[in-house]
Amino acid sequence: MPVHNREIADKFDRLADLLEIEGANPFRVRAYHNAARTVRGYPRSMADLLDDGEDLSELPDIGEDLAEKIRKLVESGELPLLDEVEERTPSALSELMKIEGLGAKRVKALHDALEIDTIDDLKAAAERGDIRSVEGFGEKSEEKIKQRLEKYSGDEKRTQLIEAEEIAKPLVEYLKKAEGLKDIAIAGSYRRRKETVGDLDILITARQDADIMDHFTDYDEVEEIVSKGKTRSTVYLRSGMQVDLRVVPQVSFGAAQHYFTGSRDHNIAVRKLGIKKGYKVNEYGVFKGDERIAGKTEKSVYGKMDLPYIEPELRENRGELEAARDGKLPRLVTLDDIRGNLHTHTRSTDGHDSMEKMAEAAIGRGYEYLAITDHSRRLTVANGLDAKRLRKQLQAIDKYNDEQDDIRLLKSIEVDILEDGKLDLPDSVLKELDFVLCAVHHKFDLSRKKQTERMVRALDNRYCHILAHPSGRLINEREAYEFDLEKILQEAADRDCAIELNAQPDRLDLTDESCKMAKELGVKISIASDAHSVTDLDYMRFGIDQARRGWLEKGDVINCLPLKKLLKRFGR
DNA sequence: GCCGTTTTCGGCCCGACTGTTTTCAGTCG
Repeated sequence: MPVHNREIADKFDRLADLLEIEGANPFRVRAYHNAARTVRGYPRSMADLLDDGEDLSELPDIGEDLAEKIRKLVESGELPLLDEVEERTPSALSELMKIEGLGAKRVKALHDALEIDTIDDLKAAAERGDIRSVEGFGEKSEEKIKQRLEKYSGDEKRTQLIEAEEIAKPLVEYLKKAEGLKDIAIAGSYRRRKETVGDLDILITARQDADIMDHFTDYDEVEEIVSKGKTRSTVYLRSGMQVDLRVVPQVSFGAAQHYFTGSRDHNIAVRKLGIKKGYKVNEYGVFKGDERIAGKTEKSVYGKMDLPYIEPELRENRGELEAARDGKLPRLVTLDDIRGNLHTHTRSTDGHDSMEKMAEAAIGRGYEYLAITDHSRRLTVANGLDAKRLRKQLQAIDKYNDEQDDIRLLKSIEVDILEDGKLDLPDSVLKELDFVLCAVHHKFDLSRKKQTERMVRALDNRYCHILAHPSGRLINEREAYEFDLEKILQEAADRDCAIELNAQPDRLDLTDESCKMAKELGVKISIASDAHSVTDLDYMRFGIDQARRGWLEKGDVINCLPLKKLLKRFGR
């Protein structure tokens, strides 16, 4: 069983926490956290990189020492330094640091004074009222800790973007009613359109005398006020979402937008650029000495760095600053570029609406074409189609196409990839279709090698035009199955088979980084809603968000092609 | 522990809020 990047990252994070509790050099602590971030977010596994003979010390924030530690972790699963530290300092102390308000210093104080090592120890001490007696703590701290422990579950999940929207929109509408408000914007990962959102960052400019903060904390969804100041307040909503509100002067709005949109890594990189030019960059602007030389707009901030405006979706420090400097920023795909949808279901299998209803809805969205891709027979739970029922559907599609000119329905199927890599319907049936969408829906637990071979075999079928939701992951619910994504992308590129970016908000499969990898390998992408109802067609916009985060341009996306060119691509 | 179109040593992003203090450390983003 290969060691996952996540496991390596978790170990580094835990080591960093324990070292911090021990009072180690804070920069050394940060180095381990930084390395953890690099490893956790890296699109390829460390094990793969080592297999390919890559030099891990080339990765950002990984030097000679950590490259060696990773190598050892991959080979033996061991991190001797962590074992050594855990001999001295109880491992569970790092978990205590997850309780809001408890950092390394205070965790150490509790450990030293009350021998608190675990969450349960902390609970008991809080119940007994012992915590207030520890130096640096008081009644309020003890009360806060009690409250936090009640909510603490151990695995804090990030909120899917679509759910975050449902929380953010009414809140913003409410805030807009505040007396004296001028500008309002949501920043953070929400604005970067990341697939999940940790908390909401809302930015406001207002008249000096406005009581924005009171208005904010009066919102009836507010469950708890964490902090409340003149320029910054933090609350928890009943949904569990944390919201940070910041009020900045209008001359700083752009700088603040930039600062609070992040990402953290992007900001640090921009600030370093600023330092090189002799500037200081913070949320109030770009400063030369005491003089503010930019900051009213984000464009002005980038301008002082001699850079063009960079779209929020790109701000992850994944090469966007270098691309901007070299004039090579991508012209990101937009919702308006989309000409049709290549993955939808109807009532014939597990969809909720009829083919005609789906077609009408697609016309309403201005699409030129819509593919009907119901499931194949293997997927019995979805009442998958056999050859006979599929042919009946094909006749209905032909009839529909004959009777109107508003849209072209494409004949297709989401055919199951069987365990041995064969497709669930014979070629003699598949050849009657405009194109074929292939997908894995069962046997997720094959070995990495077998799963990869299975998928390559599917790609070998001359009728496999698009590989749907390639990883099978469900956000917060199911990990991707084990397979070699890079190999699949490479094989797809060789066969000119497209890969789907499934736009369902809980799939978003490919990930942003995988999109970027696909693009670099020359694979074309189909952004598809996988709609099971008329309203699901609107998931397309989440696919666009993800595609933009993956640097995709119109030319990378096959459903930006007009119908004729698309059909030519499919050999029709 | 990482990193370098000024550096292989000496830096490492920086400001707001809270609680427990008597002027600030700790925490967070």
